[in-house]
Amino acid sequence: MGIRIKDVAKAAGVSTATVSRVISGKPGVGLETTERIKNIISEMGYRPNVSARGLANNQTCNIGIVSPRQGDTVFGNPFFTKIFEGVSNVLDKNQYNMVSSFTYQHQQYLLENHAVDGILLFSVRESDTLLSQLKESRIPTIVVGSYEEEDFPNVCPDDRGGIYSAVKYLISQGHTQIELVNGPSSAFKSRLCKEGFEEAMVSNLFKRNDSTIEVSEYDSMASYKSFVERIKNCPKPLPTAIVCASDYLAFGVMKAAHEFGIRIPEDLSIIGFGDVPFTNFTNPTLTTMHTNLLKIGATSAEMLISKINGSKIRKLKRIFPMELIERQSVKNMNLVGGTTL
Amino acid sequence: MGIRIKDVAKAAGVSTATVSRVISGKPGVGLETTERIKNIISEMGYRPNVSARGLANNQTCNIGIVSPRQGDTVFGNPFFTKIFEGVSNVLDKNQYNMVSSFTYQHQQYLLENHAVDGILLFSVRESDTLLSQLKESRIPTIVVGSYEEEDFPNVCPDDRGGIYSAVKYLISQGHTQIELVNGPSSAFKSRLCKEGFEEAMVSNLFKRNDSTIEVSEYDSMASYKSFVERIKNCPKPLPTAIVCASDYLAFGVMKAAHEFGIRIPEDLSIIGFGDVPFTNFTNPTLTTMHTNLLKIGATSAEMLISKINGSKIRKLKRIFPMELIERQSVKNMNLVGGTTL
DNA sequence: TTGTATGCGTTATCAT
DNA sequence: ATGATAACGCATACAA
Repeated sequence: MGIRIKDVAKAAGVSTATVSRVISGKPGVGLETTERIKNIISEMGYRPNVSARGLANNQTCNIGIVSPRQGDTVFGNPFFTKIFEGVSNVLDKNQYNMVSSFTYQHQQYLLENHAVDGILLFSVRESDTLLSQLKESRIPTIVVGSYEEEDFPNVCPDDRGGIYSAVKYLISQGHTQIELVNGPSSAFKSRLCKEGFEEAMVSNLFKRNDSTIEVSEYDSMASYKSFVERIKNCPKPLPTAIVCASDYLAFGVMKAAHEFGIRIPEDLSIIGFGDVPFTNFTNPTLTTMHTNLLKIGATSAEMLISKINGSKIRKLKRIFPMELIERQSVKNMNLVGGTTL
Repeated sequence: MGIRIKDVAKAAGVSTATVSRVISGKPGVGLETTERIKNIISEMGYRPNVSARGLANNQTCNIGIVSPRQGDTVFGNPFFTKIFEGVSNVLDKNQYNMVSSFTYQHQQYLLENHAVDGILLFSVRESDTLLSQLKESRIPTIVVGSYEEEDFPNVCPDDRGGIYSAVKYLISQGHTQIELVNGPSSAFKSRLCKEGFEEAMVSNLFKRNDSTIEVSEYDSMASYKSFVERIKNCPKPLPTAIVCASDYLAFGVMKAAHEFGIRIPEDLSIIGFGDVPFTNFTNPTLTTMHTNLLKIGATSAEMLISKINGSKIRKLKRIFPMELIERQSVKNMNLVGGTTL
């Protein structure tokens, strides 16, 4: 094959041990020797063999990016992929590979073969068997995205606070009839969103009603179908505003509204969640809640690397705030009739 | 650590060589012995060590999914992620990891360290230095997506034919003023799209004009800006229909049109390219060209595995057809005034 | 059909 | 500060 550490050692007139020390930046090598070896390494174009190093160190240099949800829900979703970008930035610096794993089959492979030094776990739900398997295994793991248990370190956007802010904003715009379009309650995220919604409603002394639509998945088409039912079958009149637990849910609602001639925002205001790029390209553009996904990704990766290196993690939970991005899908009810109240 | 091959051998009363043969499915082991060893393996929960195996075999079990384009353009794009899903399906079966690589830094690492057994190369352009580096290296590589060279096997959608069909369709709907909104000419895909466009136009004996807008990237916002300029500055009147080289470009055009009060499809017909999920959620929904991305992904992965295993690849180029998905963004000009021509 | 022995490239322990 | 050498876990050439 290529050049081995032995070749470098011979060329430098030293032992492989010394070369190894230089490569790993371990102490105990003279300054001059170090310099000489470094030069020879770059001259010869020597590169360490990942497998051999892994065998000796019992490590793989692979980080698993795993989600028990099927591909599309996660992989094609800018919300996640933006996080991945942040992850990639710090993993690259630390010479780790990002190994994507989105199928049950591959996840079992990962677990059984210790093919990975650590795992970033996305969009996990209580019922996922992977969760308990991971707990049994000793693989360092960080959960990314809303999570309610204490067993793994967790970094996530402030879903509860985000929805709370969204509702507050709608109220400030004069809305009193507000409904939540939420994801499945099996998801931690949905539960936090619901909490945020109810807190905001209660704190404003509105008559508390169960005005939540639970969509079976965080998927635009599922949301569309649910909202069509809402329009057609429900005896209750439509509210003046809808908060959605994700932009994707909002897209479905907008499509349904459009088909029934319900104008946005004139007849119905909508606010999304996540600030996915498409929110700029709907008609009207979608007002939504934004958070720093790049930073969430970077932080997750940093925490994982710390954990792999055996450092104690000081903050087991890192929550990133969400902020409002005003666009066109919310009407200010205070301005009705041209008068400002 | 865990259980090694030696432990299995001891428990089975055989040598490690025999166990190894069983694991790798190599011939030369008695049927009964094979059975016994297999049982012991699953009883003890033995799993081979990936690094050790890699060291002995000079392989990594990693496949690189690499794109020289920045994260968002590829990773957050359902067009690619759907392909990845297809890739993942066959890689999983063959016990390979999918290693994502979207930064220059990491790609250099991959090349230098042979951290990967093969590469699936996405959205590459002639000018990418990675291309020449890959040619020098002996890493098996398949290019996925339109490509015009012969140096690597290639699997791609039929961009040229797809655009051709799109234009044909517009013509069948009575359009004669048609323009192409294309990606940057530095991309192979853009060149093929342009060819398909011109072939279709010429073959219909329209007066040939250079009615192509070249957008700097396959990005909705860039497309939006370009089309706003087109509307504002260009002396030429708008055509009756626009073909876009990607759905994303189409979204930008739609946004621009909407802002200027240009109705789709009444005033302007638009056809996209790729059939990304969001095409169902624009208003109006986007007529577009579809192809089997799952299959493109699976085929790419299969070809790569063949190449890694040293098999000769019979067809160096696999082109997948595209088909029309009719939705709401194209007007039938033959039906103007309620009369069918 | 099965076993023995050696190599794969690196790191780490223990000398010196 | 540096070197010799034994792991690390598996595959395989060769021997039996």
